[in-house]
Amino acid sequence: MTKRDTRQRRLVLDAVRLRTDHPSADEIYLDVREKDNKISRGTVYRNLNVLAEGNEVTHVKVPSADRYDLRLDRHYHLFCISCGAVFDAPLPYQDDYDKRVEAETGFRIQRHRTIFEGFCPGCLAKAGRSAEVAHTPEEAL
Amino acid sequence: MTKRDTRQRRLVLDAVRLRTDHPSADEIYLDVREKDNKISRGTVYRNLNVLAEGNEVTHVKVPSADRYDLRLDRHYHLFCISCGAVFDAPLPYQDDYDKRVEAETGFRIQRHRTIFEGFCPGCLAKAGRSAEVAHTPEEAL
DNA sequence: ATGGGTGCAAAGTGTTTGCAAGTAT
DNA sequence: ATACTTGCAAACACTTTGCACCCAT
Repeated sequence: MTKRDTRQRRLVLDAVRLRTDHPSADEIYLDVREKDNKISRGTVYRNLNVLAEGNEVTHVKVPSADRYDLRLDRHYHLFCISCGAVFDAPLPYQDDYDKRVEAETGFRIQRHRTIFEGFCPGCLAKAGRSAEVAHTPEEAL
Repeated sequence: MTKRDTRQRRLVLDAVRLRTDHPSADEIYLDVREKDNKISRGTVYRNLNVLAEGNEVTHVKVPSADRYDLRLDRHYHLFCISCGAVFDAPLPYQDDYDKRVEAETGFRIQRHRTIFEGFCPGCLAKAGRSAEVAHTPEEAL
């Protein structure tokens, strides 16, 4: 039950580390595929799970498809509900939240995840350009 | 494009309002099915989406299957990573977070979602009972 | 009457898994 | 030698959708 150092696992880890844009499993698959056109989706998905469990990459849970993050410290994320882009949020992780909730609920808390939802600057610009009449980006998009 | 008041939509809304345990779409489907054994899954899923957009129910996004909440005010959730149960968290929604992130990132933030992950009291009890040797509920479960 | 809503079944999407063969330790 | 890993394809779980008919407005 020891974890092995396989060429495929190494390729997946390197691929995650080469990107700062929170890629999905499938995007990682496509990246790795450039270096090894034999590696299978299953292997990439399996390795991403293994690496996330081993805390070598971070699993970011957002709608539609999960993402992977090279950052290992706990932090929050921003999710663009228009284009799906994910960014790191500039707020510190609130450790005390976990303690407070644990004390008040009887849960044994491991962590919390916070996702900010909204429109990224790029999508706001597009919306502004294509619809002067619209009052919200939602209307324009 | 006006929303209609159909028997099916009413049944779905009522079903959500009768539960405080954050049921999944399929659980709502099963509940509604007791009152109307003809209603289809598609209709329930469609109506849950319509009701969530219209802010008549709240969509809670957790791993595996999304849940629905009768509460309409913004609040955080606890998710048991062992049994999948969802509870409301006893912490106030931080409005200022949205403003701060908006100011610092250029995003237009609509809201944020926070999910606490851990083991619920019930699962902790089970784990404690079935494994005195284990040091963490993870080991025991 | 008319355009949203429904039931049904099929199609999606993203991810996991069973199996036989391969390989790190 | 042992047991973790891989590639492949099939299976999965959850959700959405196309279509013809229906019904609230």
